[in-house]
Parts: sequence; structure tokens; C-alpha cells
Amino acid sequence: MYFCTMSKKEINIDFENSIGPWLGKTVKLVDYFLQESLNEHNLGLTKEQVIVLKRLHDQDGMNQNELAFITLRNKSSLTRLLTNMEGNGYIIRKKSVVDKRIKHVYLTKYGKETFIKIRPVLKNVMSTLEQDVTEQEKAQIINILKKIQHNFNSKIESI
Amino acid sequence: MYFCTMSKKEINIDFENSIGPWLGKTVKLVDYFLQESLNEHNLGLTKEQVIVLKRLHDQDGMNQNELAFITLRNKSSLTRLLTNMEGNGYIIRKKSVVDKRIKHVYLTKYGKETFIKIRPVLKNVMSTLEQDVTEQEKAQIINILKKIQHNFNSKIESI
DNA sequence: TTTTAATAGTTGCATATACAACTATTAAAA
DNA sequence: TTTTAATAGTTGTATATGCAACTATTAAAA
Repeated sequence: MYFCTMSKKEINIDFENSIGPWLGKTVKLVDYFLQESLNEHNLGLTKEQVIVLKRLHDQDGMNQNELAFITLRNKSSLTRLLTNMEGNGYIIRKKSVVDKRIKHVYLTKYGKETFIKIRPVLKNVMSTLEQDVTEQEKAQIINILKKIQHNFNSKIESI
Repeated sequence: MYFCTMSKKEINIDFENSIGPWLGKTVKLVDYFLQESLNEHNLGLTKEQVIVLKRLHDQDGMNQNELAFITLRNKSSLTRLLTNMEGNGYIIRKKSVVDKRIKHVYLTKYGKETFIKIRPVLKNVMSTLEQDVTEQEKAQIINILKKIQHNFNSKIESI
């Protein structure tokens, strides 16, 4: 009909030519490869737990609030993640004596040893990811990702 | 000590200057914004369910295998996702008469109406994401993401 | 100082996820 | 044709996730 000249393509959403779905698919692939690599070590470690180990190895003794923020997750989600990790002996929680609300999180000896052992896996995932990606492309993509994050952050904060 | 000239930076993994963590953080932000936008409609829809609605709206009647593949998830994960969506009246499953193993998935009237109503939300997320991103940058990032996916796919398939 | 906020962490509830083991059905091999 | 493979989907079990409501503790306001 003459008053409906829009093509189907314009009405519908084109996932093939949009950044969002490409990002999502890529991250799923990275996550899958990372988890598979971890599974080969038969330690029962999840990718999320490894990231926590890495962050604590960088800076031991963070409290749960800081750890939740830096690992980009909800505090209740972190609580349960840490409960599992504590049960497996990777970390311990210690109540602060200054502020009894706060719990600091520390790597155990086993947790530290495990991270050292698993670190090459993490390195391998990251170098696989950036294989054949030039320094220029790396700068480009990080720059674009920063722009995308800014787009959402400015919208979220304005609410 | 003289035999240990490596700086800490080289031994440790630098998340700030690696593509992986930047990708992960960006996708989390996109997901958060999408879910928040959906919540405003009080339909109890999750972002995963909306993607399924979108895919079925593009091509109704796919079987669960195809739907799992196109939405990038495990078949058992899809089973439970569909169970929830069927319970909420968005979709129905129909056993194939040709091959009794197969179940085709169809949008209900309510499912279709819901997707039409929710589609602007999806569009808004995607245009927010690409706001201020030039066509050149869009081509660049998709190109780099394709390269990253290829890096992992070739490693995974070679196992 | 007493009351009221805000903060840190936990728990209830619901969804999403994936691997492995399972059932049912169909296709391939003997 | 009978046996064996492969395939589609479901279920058990376990982890991860987030919102809302909760407890305990500390900080701010009255």
C-alpha cells in the first residue's frame, strides 16, 4: 500500500549489522573457551571464581563491597560466590575489628598456589583473543568500547 | 635481585589494557540497561526471553535445536527457558508429525503482541549503544570482533 | 543523647546456565 | 531385519545471578 513504503528490514531489528549481538556472541565464545580451559585442570574452578582469585592476588584483603564492585557483580551474588570459594578452601573471610559490619577477604595458601598454577590458562585465553589483532586495532576497539560504556553510563545516571 | 629483572607488570595480567575485560564489562552494562528497560514495563520478561521472542518473530516454528543454536545456548538451558515462557503464555511447543523427536516452537498471539510492544525497548538499547559511534567505527569493531571469534573458533575446532 | 540514616553483608525467592545421564525416536550398519 | 548410532528433548544436580527483605552495625540528625 502506498502509505506503507517502509521495507521489512527497516521495521525489524537487524542483529547481523548491530554491535550489540556481535559483542554478546564474542563474550560467550570467550567465556566458553575460558571455562573449557579451566576444566582441563579438574579443579572444579569456575571462570567467575578465577577472576576473584586474580583480583585478590592483585590486592589481597579487599572487603566484599570492593570486591563486588571490581568484579562487576551484585553483593548478594558475591556472597554466595565467596561461600563456595571458602568451602573449597580458596579464600577466608575475616571480620574487621574497626568496623564490625565489614568482612575482609584473603587468599589462603591453597588459593594463592591455585591461582599461580592457573594463571597461564588466563594468559593463554587473553593472548588467543588478541592474536592477529594489531596494536592499532586494540586501541580502536578499547576506544569504541569506552564510548559505548559512556553512552549507557550517562543514560543510567540521569535517571 | 639481579636474576629477577622482570617487572611486576610483565608477570601479572593487565586487565586494564586487555580487550577481554573491556568486552565483558561492556556486555554487562548493555545487559543491565536492557533488563532495567524491560522491568519498567512490568511484564516479568527477562532479556533472554525477549531475544527468544525476537528470533521467533523473525522465524516462527523453529525447532528447539535450531532455536538453541541461534540464541547461543545449551539445549537444556533452552528447555527450561521455553518451559517458563510457555507457562507465561508467550509460546507453545508442538510435536512434529514427521519426526516425533522434534518440537516446533511458535509464538502465541500474546507472545507476538508482547514482542511488538517491547520492540521499541530493544531498538532503544541498540541505538543508545551505537550513539556517537560512526559508521567507520561500527565497521571496525565488527571486523575486530569477527577476528576474535575466528581466533577461538579455529582453536576450539582443532581439538 | 536518642532517634533516624545509611551501610555491609546474608537469605528467600526466582531465573538462567551447563554438564551428564536419561527417554524416546529415527537413521545407519550388520 | 535386527542391532547399533545418532539425534531431540527432558531432568538431576550444581553454580551463578539479581531483587527485595532482613540483621547487625555505624554514622548522622534531632
